[in-house]
Amino acid sequence: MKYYVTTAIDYPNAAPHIGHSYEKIAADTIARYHRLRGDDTFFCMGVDENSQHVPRAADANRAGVIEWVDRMAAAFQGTWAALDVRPDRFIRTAIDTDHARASQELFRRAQAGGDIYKGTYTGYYCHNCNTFYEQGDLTDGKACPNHPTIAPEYLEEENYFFALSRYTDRLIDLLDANPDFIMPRVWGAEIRALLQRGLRDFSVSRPVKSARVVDGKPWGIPVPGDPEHVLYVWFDALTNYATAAGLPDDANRFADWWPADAHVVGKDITRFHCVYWPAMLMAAGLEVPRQVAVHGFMTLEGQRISKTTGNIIDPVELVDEWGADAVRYYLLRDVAFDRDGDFVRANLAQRYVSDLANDLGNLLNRAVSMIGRYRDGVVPTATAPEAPTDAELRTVAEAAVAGTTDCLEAWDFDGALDASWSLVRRANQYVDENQPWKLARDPDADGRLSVVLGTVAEALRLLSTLLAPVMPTACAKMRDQLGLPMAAGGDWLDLTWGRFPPGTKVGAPVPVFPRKDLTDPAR
RNA sequence: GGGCCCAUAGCUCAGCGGUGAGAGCGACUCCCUCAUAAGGAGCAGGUCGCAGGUUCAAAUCCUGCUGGGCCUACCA
Repeated sequence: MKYYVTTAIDYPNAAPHIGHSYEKIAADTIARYHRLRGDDTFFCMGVDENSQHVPRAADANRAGVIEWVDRMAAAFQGTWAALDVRPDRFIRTAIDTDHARASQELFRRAQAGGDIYKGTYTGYYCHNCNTFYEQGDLTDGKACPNHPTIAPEYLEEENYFFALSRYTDRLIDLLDANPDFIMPRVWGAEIRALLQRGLRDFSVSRPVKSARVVDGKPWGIPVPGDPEHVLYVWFDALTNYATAAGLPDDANRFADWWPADAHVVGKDITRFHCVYWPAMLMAAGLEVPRQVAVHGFMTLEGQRISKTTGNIIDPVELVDEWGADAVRYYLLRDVAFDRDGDFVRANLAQRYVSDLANDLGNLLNRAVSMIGRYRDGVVPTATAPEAPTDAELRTVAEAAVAGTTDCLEAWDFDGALDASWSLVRRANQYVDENQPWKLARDPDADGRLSVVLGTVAEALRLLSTLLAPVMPTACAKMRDQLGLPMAAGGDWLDLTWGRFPPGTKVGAPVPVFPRKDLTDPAR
């Protein structure tokens, strides 16, 4: 099986903040999950550089346009790397020449199919906002919504249009035939309502004369066969998903990887991914993506994240303080995918201490310590019959595997982690119930001690795979201490109880999530 | 204006017609000592937003109200 997943590409107007991070972490987690399942997995991210806003951002920062996009691309990629988000391809829409070819190819195909035509775009342009508005957007029909004293200029532009209106029925059919096309389903209802109101064509180019000139060329991707126009957002941005799959240069690769299995996007761009993009692909005679996964937005300490109010957090700073695994865990555990969530630093600290250090980290630590102390570091293989308490832990483990899997398939990350944690908690209870430290003092309990320690180790083995999509580095450390190789492709399909390799030797017990002294004045 | 979602223990949420309303976290009490001053057990008596209605029976269905959020198309 192949699995191709993408995130939205971000505007490189400013460095990324935690608001951008949730989506990337979620997509990366899904990509890692599919790799563990043994799927041939491809994960694409990128930046959306072609917008005319980007040269303006460069100006505002007194940078050359190319210098600016280079710097921003490095900042984005650096942030994702710090969060252990590892795309296979990072598209830069203004720099990558294969992307320009893909965008033009998609346009040509749609044009050849008769769905591109020249028309006149009319709108009201506010020179202060550098933005077009429609009449209905204007205050009292004449003033700019952001500048009440300014009347935007009425403009007409000759643009290319895409005949979206022809696709209404086919899009409704698409939703009917694929109830999971839009996840979660509440968004499917929104889109359906939109479709039933009927669709309007949209413009897909802008005149070259209004484009910023960079290095002697207009900023943007030229419209094929018409140097007077550059492509406008839809064909120069959404197309990145097809570029990464090989369009148009590598037909074999494209045949293998297209369509995308999932586009992960924020709720603000649902419409573009669930309506515009599938219609564009239909027009070009290409398959539509299998699924669009829509996540909510994040607030920061109860407030909207906004550059202007300054309440932004640099994810790299968080990673420096807590580690990528903890940040990933916190976001996916505390922010439900399908709703808006609130990032609260105190809650991150709480999750770190309670869930990661005390529950999971300490479980590993006490298990590895006891195996080292009582069994010379060799993980015992159970030979004695299974006692009721052993069977109960096994049952919980099997339920945790099933629950974690089901939830990940449904983009329910907090549910997945909750399911895994049911095993963490049960394993800690199991240790207390069986008191291996007492068994170790009882010469007659030697066999029983082996069973208990082997059972705990087995629970940890499963956890080190179950949690690996969310916390790759921590799980690698867990497995190292357990004497196991790093989780590898296909391991997810092998999450069967009782397969701890015989004779495995554990490593030294080192806290994976070191406790932090939160009252340390040095902090 | 039209459409949609949410409001359950201090906090985050599950339950979505039927035994006495649940989980995790926090607080408190107790137990243990293998472990990262970690772990386990007990304990919370919450008008299930408000007001009506349907039903043998409602947090769970219907109506209205209040509060919060979202969609209603070319900034992405």
